Amino acid sequence: MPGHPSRIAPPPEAAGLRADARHNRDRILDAAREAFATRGLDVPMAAIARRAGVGVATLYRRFPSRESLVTEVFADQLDACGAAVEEAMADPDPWRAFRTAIEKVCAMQLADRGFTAAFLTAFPEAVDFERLRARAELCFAEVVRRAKDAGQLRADFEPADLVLLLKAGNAIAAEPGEVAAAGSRRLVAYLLQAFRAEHAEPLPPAPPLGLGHVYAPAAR
Amino acid sequence: MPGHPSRIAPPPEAAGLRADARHNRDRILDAAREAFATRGLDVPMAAIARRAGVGVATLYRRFPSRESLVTEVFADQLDACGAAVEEAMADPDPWRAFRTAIEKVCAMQLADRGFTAAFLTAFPEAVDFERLRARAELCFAEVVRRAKDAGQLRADFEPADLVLLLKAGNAIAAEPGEVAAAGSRRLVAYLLQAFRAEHAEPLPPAPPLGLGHVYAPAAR
DNA sequence: CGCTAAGCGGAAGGGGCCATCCACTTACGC
DNA sequence: GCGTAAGTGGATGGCCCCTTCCGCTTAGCG
Repeated sequence: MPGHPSRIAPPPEAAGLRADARHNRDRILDAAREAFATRGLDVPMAAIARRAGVGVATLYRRFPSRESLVTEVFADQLDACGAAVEEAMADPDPWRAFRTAIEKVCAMQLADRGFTAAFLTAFPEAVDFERLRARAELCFAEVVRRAKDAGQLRADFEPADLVLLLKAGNAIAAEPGEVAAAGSRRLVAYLLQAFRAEHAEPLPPAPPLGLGHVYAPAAR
Repeated sequence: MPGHPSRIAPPPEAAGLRADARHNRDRILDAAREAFATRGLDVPMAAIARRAGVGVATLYRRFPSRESLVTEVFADQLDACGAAVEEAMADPDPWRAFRTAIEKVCAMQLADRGFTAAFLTAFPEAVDFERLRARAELCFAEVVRRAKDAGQLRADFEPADLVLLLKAGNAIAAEPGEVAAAGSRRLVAYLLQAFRAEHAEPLPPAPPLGLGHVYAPAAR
């Protein structure tokens, strides 16, 4: 598992742009980031453009589809997410590594309403996305293996359960105000207890979900 | 706790209608029920009308607002939900009563995509709704009390946790196909284990949510 | 400094849904 | 039967969003 090479060059597609265009591109990205975080993934494109102080056309020229915008916006965050999981892996205590990995990711989803949606949504053409997600998935699988080997994580835990947790957490995180934070933390606390090996009682089978296989209805 | 008096007369507002009008009203209700179940609470009104084989105007005349339609459609289901909880209460084993109450409600939400949304959404003017929900809430509180007294449900369980579970479960139930069923069951199984008294480790505080206080952004 | 291609923004076309209005039809009391 | 009020459906206008097009502006090279 390498350090954090993840994102090679910042934005390879912003290279040949004229100076003013590149500037606008950045403003759009900032505006989109903020809009997605507070209002979710389906804010009107026009709202993003207005917030960025550009015309709609500029937005569309730079990012022909909403997905391409989402992809670019969340590349960083996805990267940070992977980094968080890798960082958690450094913890010598396998259970604590597992726990903090989950808690960090959930904290991120709490801070940014669009994040999990983006994370969980399959963007067929977003190659980079896939790669980053695959990396996060690999790291997480490693954390899981260690926690299981140490006898602290129940043996019947499956990666799909993480997706379950993320999707559930996302729903709670979408709640207004206070509820989101308190609810998310509490849900995670409950589930972490349920994941502990000591308490393991038989479970129904896991759904056919993988971080990689996830298909969530793509943000229209 | 009374038997099941709940809904007194079937539809008091369908009384003075002409025969054909009443017939159409029923068709609308059927169509809406099916539409809400499969496509969620925000299907176009026109789709419901078409499915019912009536014009939009008829739909709007009978149910001036979307909410009034939702209210009428889910009154039965909400009633069935209350009945399920009451039935679960009859179980002499407090924990099994608690467990089956939750499982039944979750099964209902799995079967009908609009159900939980309706259940969790505050319809300010839907008095009857409130009354039914209050009844369910009372029964559930009783089940919780018994399970806690028996030392099987953790003492720090709060009613808000049920809402949490419902909202989380709802998100999973909205998944396409196979995932919904398997995921919902598994999530519920995990949470039920976390709710058991034996495993209780400290929890973060519960969010300010009550079945009664719930405010979910009303179906626009 | 001037030319040109790159970049720009607003307007406009298109689609979906909501909610209302109105000219026609029909149940049903007498 | 028949008159009438209740009932009906489709057409309509309003709103919001997406996406494209087009005439104007401007960066930046030579």
